Amino acid sequence: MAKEASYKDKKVITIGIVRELTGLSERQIRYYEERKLIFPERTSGGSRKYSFADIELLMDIAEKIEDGVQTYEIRQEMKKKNADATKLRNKMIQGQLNAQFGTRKR
Amino acid sequence: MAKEASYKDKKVITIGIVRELTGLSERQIRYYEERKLIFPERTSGGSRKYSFADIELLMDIAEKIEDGVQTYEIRQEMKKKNADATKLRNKMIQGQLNAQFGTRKR
DNA sequence: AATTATATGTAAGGTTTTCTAACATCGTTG
DNA sequence: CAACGATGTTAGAAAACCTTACATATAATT
Repeated sequence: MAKEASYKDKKVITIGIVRELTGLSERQIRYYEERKLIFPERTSGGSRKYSFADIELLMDIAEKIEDGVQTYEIRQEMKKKNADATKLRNKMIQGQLNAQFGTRKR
Repeated sequence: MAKEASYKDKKVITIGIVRELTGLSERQIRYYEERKLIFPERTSGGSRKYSFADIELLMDIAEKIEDGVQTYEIRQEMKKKNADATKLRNKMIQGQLNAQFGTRKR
């Protein structure tokens, strides 16, 4: 169910490094979080921690923003993509179950 | 010649996170640097930045230290391993050149 | 057109994180 | 025992990060 936590997904990068890597301002990075596009973890002291995957996502977001897409729309796209992925995953699991037990959809 | 900079080798992790991930104290992490076992990069302000590869290396180091190996010996092992890898790499390059141009060792 | 929302900058003040240097301790090795 | 090795601790300073608030310039909505 949960994907294996690889280097790519481990949240270990602080916001200053993310700024350097993406070229975005800290203001922008925090704002995209406020708009629910990105979800850093926190240290015990409250500092944000990002993954490489987050950084890639941020760069995608920045590109869309430059193209005039609003954060709200980006959020909708992301929701849809997530929903689709979930649906596909469930379909695949269902397929596995069918193969194993020969259950039938009704 | 230079290996492709993957997630694993990018120096993006600050010392506090390294402490959490390795269980080592910051004192230990800095000391191993002083003993030339590890080579973090620095931010413009002077903070250390480590890679996932560094973290793995630190854990190997810690294990050896626990086994009673001294930092000096670990350093020698590392040097040797590096030298061997370089030698092998050169040998492979030489082989490529021979295959291409039919040069002969003399 | 006026109002509201979006996206970003900037400033202030506070907290967390990191830095270096120094001194202390304790075990090992010569 | 003296020197070295490994680590802890402390202190003070600097860097990095936090939230909140206010400002501004477009863009969307009414």
